[in-house]
Amino acid sequence: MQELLARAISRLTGVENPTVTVPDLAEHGHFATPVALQLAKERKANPMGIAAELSVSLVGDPELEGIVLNAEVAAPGFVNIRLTPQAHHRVLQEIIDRGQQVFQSRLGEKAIVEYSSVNVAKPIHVGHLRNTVLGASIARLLEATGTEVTRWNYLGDWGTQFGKVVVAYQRWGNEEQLKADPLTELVSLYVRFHEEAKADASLEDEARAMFLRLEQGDDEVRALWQRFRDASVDAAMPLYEQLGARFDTWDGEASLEGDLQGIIDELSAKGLLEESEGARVVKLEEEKLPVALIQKTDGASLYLTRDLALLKRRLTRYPDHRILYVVANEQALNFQQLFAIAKRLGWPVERAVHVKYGLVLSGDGKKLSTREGRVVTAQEVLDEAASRVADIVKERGDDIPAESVTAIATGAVSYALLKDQRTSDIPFSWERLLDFGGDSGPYLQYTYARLASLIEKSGNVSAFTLDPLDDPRELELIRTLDQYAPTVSRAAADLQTSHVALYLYQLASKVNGYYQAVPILKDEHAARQAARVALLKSAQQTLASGMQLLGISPVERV
RNA sequence: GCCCUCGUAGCUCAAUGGAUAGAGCAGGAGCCUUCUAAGCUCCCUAUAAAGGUUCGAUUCCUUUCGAGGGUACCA
Repeated sequence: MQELLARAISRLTGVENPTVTVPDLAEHGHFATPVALQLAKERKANPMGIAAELSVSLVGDPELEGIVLNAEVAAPGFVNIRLTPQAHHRVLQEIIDRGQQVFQSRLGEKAIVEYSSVNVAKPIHVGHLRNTVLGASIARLLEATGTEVTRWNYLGDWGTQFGKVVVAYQRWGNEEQLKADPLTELVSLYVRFHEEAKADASLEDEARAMFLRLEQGDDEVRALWQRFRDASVDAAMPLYEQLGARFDTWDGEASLEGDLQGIIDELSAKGLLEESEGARVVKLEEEKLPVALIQKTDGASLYLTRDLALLKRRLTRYPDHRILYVVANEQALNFQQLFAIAKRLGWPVERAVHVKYGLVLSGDGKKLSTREGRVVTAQEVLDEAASRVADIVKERGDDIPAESVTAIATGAVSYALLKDQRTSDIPFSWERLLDFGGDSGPYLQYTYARLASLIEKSGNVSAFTLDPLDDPRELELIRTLDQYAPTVSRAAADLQTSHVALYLYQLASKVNGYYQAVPILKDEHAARQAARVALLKSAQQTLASGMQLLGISPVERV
């Protein structure tokens, strides 16, 4: 409807993409446009006059016959538009017939979405949980709007950290433990390394030397690397399954080993590489960025070196893809440097974008640290959520399948991580993640299940007409359903899951308000009852569709 | 110092440059012999500061203050 009005206003005023808003106040109509205010200046005319003109032509427009009920002018120059019930019925009928049609605005586009990117031999903590949930959802949003997506888990399976784990393993490793519970053992080795390194600084040098051995192809170290990597990936799989995250590629940092010399050579050939303090760097003074370290004094590579190689590989092998890096805000500088160097090398780097998001901080507002040994793991969060959901179900004396408990719990955590604007830091709190009331995942599940139950009880109504729908709440609900497609499009364009979350909450809230106030199955008019059920069926499907975009599996009963 | 985020109600967050800044939690008052009370209805409280651009600024620009992160051999 909004789109239709925008086109008409554009045709009538000559403004290209006229602003059409959904006003907060009911007395401001169903839709409003401030175009008259915008036009007043360039036409040097009174905005009220322009608004009056527009309102007359909207009401009299033959193409809007039967659609626009009225168009009122409001100071200082708004035009407030109300649509007829028939226009609403038409929109709902369309949604019923064809389902929610999200604009394929990005049809034919392709994108790589790099997300999750867990580190081998490190715990998957709540920060990774945010990344994974966010990346998976962004990938779905893009697909929903027509983009072909390649999901890429860029494993952190290389670097000095690996040297640390190997050193720790050789000194204090427990073979039994490693076999029984590989990840836990690897993580405790990593933590122990940092504890011991506080007293003995030479351990850090030893770790760097160990990584260099790995990079130079030492067989023994290589075998350990493979073993640790496999164990870490295996350990992550159940989590990915639970979150509905999947990947087309698992190529990690190690896979770039063979490309690194080429990058060094290319930088050299372009005269960008300089010696500094025994290391090799690229100076980025023009870009006003700090010096970028490309190769360490001992010749080993760095994260940035490998990122350059990765970018080059992607630009070459995926010549028509956008490249989205779903990576935390703390790495902003790294990406600025990466893109700056790539630009200097003449690579088509405008296809790449750092989709940054805020950190999950510890309860006291500081960064979570694996090194300090105390982080909350992703699985702990999900397990705790499941146990809390199970408690609530039990308290109510209910009994629902275990899969439903898991779905509600996982959905609660996902929603909590996706409803905020992604750039904000979020302090970790159980309260936030295990929020089961109000603006939450379980609220959506509850609403969905309520509708499912109601629709099931209504039996199958085959023939119906939407004409009886005339309650303002019903018409408002229809307009909300109509907003689904543009909301998803906007979310995909902005790479913001929060738009979808906010929409779903509002939809659910309106559904619940309607449900409470208006009898459905108890409606004495059979025809109106059928129309109401049809409306709610549509709401249920829309809810389900949006929930799935956020990685929440709707359950029929809560 | 410089760079990246951010600063809105007691707390956690919303608001494609639009009208009277919305929610949730917490607090207070109601609603289950009626379609799922994880629900519904009502009440209470806010844009860090100062300039600028604009018909209109929470949003854009500048400065100040405050928080978190980053700032060459971690990722």
